[in-house]
Amino acid sequence: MDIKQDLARLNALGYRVTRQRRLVLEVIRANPCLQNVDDIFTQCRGRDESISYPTIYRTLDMLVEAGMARRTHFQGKNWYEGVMSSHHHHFVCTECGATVALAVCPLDFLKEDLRAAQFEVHEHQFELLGICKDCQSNQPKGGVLL
Amino acid sequence: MDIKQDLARLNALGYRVTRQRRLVLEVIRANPCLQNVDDIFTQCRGRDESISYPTIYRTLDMLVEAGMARRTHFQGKNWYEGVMSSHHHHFVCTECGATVALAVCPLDFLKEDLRAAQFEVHEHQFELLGICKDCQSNQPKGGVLL
DNA sequence: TTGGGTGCAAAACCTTTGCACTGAA
DNA sequence: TTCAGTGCAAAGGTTTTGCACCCAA
Repeated sequence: MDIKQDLARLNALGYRVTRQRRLVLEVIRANPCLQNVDDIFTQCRGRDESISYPTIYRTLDMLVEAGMARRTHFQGKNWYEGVMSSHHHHFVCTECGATVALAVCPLDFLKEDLRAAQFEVHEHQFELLGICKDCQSNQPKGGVLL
Repeated sequence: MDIKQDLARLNALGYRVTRQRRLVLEVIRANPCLQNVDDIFTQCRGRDESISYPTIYRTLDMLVEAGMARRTHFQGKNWYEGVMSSHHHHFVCTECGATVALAVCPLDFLKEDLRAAQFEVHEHQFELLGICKDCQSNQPKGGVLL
């Protein structure tokens, strides 16, 4: 669960451990929420003036490949989160951007049906979009839930 | 459930009924599967040489607004389907593009939790991506399931 | 040393917008 | 007649690619 462990695992998988890769990994692990590429880029840029968008994209692809990040797609953008906990999905507030992890994965309810139908599921995405409790009361908050 | 009924309803909602709108409606209703904008455009273009992408996009937006189409987003694209049956989600084969409707919506399993957490859900997306039975046996098929 | 990784610039892709013209009501 | 709707062209936003240079192993 430590960053150093992940870096060692990257190395073991044949990836080189670079300053940029460590940085992206740190950024997505520092936040329990889904973050889009812009957010990740901005945070990385704040700590490394020279890091570029292509590197962010390539690094995130690699982290997904290596099983250290998860990707989902909504609102026309890719969103990423570090793999720090067990698999889960999110409720995303379209007002303040807060994300809250959901307790269950719908796939759990469908496993039998899929096996029966002989589907081979490689990916699934499930996101809920709406307004969180705080934004409903028209008191926009700055912080992040969860 | 008839196209003419939908056109009349569009009219009643204050939308003008144009050749292009009828065409888009016919195309998404002619296919029970999710279709991306490219597919819809190509089919429309085959029957109306002058129809344009902006019109397709604007019409699909309008149909979603009017409750006659549903939109979902995956693989970096918008996907649409006509509203001909009750709400449902899909399994999409990444090999042949076939889509199969799923019997249940995960939201049904979460209603209580969401109410308890006071989430106000406006949208949700749930798609399964993988390989369908036919493609698993390495015999690519041209047709469309469901 | 060396080839995998990076930054830059540009392209690719999907979607939206501005504007003058058209046609449904 | 009139203004919502259309087509065209162009722009916008996100993601990918090509290539020369750099640096982790």
